[in-house]
Amino acid sequence: MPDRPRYYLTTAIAYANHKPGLHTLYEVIGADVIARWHRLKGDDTRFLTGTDEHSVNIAIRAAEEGLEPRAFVDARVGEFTDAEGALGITPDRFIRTTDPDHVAAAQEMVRRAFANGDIYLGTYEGWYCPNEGFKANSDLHETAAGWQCPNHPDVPLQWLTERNWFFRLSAYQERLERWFLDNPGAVQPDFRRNEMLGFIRGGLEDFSISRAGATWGIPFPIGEDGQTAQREDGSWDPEAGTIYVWYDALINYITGAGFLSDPDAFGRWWPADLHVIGKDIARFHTIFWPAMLWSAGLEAPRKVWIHGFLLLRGGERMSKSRGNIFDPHDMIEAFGSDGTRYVALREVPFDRDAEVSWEAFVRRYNADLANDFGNLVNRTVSMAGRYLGGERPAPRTAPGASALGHAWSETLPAYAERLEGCLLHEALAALWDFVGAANRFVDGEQPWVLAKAAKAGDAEAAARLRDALGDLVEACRVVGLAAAPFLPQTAPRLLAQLGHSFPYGPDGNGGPPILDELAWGGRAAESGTLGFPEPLFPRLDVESVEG
RNA sequence: GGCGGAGUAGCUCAGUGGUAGAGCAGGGGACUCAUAAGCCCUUGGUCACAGGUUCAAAUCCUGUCUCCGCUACCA
Repeated sequence: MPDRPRYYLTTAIAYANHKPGLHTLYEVIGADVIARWHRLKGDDTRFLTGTDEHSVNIAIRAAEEGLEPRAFVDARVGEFTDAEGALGITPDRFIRTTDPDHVAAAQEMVRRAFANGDIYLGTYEGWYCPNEGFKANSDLHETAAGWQCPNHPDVPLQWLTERNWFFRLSAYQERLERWFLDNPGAVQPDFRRNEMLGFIRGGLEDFSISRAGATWGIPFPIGEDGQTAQREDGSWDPEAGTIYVWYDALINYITGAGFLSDPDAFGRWWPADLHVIGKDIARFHTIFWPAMLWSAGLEAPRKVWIHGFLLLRGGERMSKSRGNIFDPHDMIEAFGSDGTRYVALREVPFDRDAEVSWEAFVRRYNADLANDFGNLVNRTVSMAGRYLGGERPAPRTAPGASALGHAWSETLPAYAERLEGCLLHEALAALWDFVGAANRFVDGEQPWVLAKAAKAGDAEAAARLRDALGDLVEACRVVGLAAAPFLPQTAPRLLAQLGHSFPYGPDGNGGPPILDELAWGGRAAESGTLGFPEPLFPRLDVESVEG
């Protein structure tokens, strides 16, 4: 079997403390589109999503609900996988930081850093909220009475010191800066890259990677004496503490590639081609993570893409704690799974923040999906069926013969380039420019006029009618197929209406290279029977749709 | 405070020296294949403000105002 290009991409793992909102799933939808695109291209693709389940905060939340941490996160994980399923997300593995192979991987990474001399015992100092643990100054309020925890203003903060293991991040400052300079595409978009570069140049401090008191976490594998913290019965010495969540969470990306558990797989999948993450965790992924990998003798990821946030009107940040989230289930009910995927990725540029609103989503759905694209397919299938019978008309494929074919030859490369460059909103814009061209083509050709003339015996009109409708059917085919990563449920239904098959599996695997399929006239030689024109995206009445 | 970015039509944005643009929203029209969709036309802007350079500035320079991002251990 010839080697296919491989493509390994991940999302950030979701913090399993609340049920997921659209602002969390947004990133997963975008990454799923990229994963599907690579599968459709024929790349050997591995896509990882999952949940981050350790930390003191999780244990506190669980206690608030009267649950053991494990039972608490199990429930959260179920909500997350349900939401992913409802949105057509297709991870090749849904990883949990409580998975046994991940626990082993994180502990091995600590051992490797220790063996490399990058971990040492030190003292961590900071404000400590008895209810939440150590807090950064930026998370606290300074009042006349001193510093306060915003969540527990009545509980006095304590200045505590804790004996912790530290990771020697400072040792990697020069190598990190060189990595940024030598690989300008590794951290993107550019303005995020510049921010991270500035942070590096400002000087890097070592950071603590263990938590002494915490019990809900991965046991720290090394004791203060430098020996293993594992006891003869296999249990871990609680005195060694647990691994700080970031030295746990990031490692999921290599666990999911087979680190430790499957060295052959790991050799094939690592380094990852793409980590898709939010701007709030850019530093961990572009600075801490490469250094952690290098310390263990592994390669840094090839690319980290940093997206923005969904904001409410006025720029207010959406967050679980404020409760001002879009519930994905409400959106799926209104727009369907594909409609939700589309409006989220079209309304929010994948490289920056955007304000979103229910009204804007409805407008976008109606304008792009119902009116422009859905109606194009509907009028095309309807006319072709009525004027030409059930046989699918063939497009004009001779060079220069079809204006739409020519337009497509410019649309496709632009679409692919933007998609592979993570500019998903611009990829859709390119595709929809072509949809507009197809709608204008209909009005220019006026097939209904040609049909009357043909019926009256005008052979020239009959030929022109057949050609125009052939081009239009082909335009619908290539757009529907190209949009399949965004609209995975719609694509097969659309192609069926056109009398074409959709030669890919539910996750996009197993078919011919999509770039071959997307050539204008790529299936022109095949005959087919048109299906019934059924609206793909029913228009929504703005008044009747509740947010 | 430091570094970086932004301020252009009601909204979202493109436009880095040569007569202000797109999409959406609003208004009008012709058509009728279609999901009252599509198509055509159109209203709408002292390009944040003030200076400066230039034959010419949204664009280059200086200053001011406003907003935003980053400025390390919640994740």
